[in-house]
Amino acid sequence: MYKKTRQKKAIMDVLKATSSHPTAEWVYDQVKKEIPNISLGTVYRNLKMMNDTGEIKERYFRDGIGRFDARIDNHYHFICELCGKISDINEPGNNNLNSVISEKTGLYINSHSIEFTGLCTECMNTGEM
Amino acid sequence: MYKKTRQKKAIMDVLKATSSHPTAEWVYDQVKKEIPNISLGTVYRNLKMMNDTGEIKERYFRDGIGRFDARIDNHYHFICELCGKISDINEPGNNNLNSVISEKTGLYINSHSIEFTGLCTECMNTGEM
DNA sequence: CTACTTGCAAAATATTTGCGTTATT
DNA sequence: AATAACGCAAATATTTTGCAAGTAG
Repeated sequence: MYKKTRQKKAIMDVLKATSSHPTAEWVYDQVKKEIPNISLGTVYRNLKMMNDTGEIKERYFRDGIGRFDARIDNHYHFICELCGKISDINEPGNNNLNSVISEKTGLYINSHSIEFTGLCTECMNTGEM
Repeated sequence: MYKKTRQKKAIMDVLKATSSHPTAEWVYDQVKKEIPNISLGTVYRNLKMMNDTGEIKERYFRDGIGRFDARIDNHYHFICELCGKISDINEPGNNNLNSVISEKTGLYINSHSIEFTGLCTECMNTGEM
């Protein structure tokens, strides 16, 4: 049986309060504001544990650093190629795609994820072109 | 100006001969068969360089390890959740998706990539369920 | 009390880099 | 001959883990 701890709760709270897909290091910095003596190892340990239980989801984007997401429902992502910001796309996924590709390839497919790339609104307005 | 070397050619040849999306370590092991004293640093340096020039493409999948692909055209991927094998999906991409999501979100989108997850043919036939 | 979790520090992985030497142009 | 690239080893960066002490159930 696994136990509820102040550390785990604080980590979950930080994660739930953001949609920025943060790294373990970032979560660590935030949680330190509430529990100054928490260790980075504890943050990693809890994030991994929560990922294993399915409470959160670890994802890797183009920099290869583990990023953690409190949103565990299937959803698509957008990555700005200028500033690197990762955002959620709040549009329903196309489940039909699984069967279409499954039929064409013969593979058994049960999910898919999509990463869109381009320029976010801020970078589009800032950078003149 | 940058130079052609035996090492770079050997690395490219290894990469072109596979569609397994190998890690730097795997490429290193293969290239060693031809150039036994090549160093891992050289392999990393060349892979990074070739990625920067666009000759190859580095991608990250669910394990967060850099994987290299000689196929640089846009294509979708499939990952078997049992054996972890990564394969290319040889079906044309849906470019329409970019405009659809762009319109709905207001983001400037110029590409997307899709990762399908499920069971590959081998794992489906092997594992009884 | 029991045993899961913590903090700390060391270890393990993956990748990058400085430097003196080698090889391509 | 000039200089990009190499091999080697050390340095970084990210993540995992062993262990003694702390804390939740």
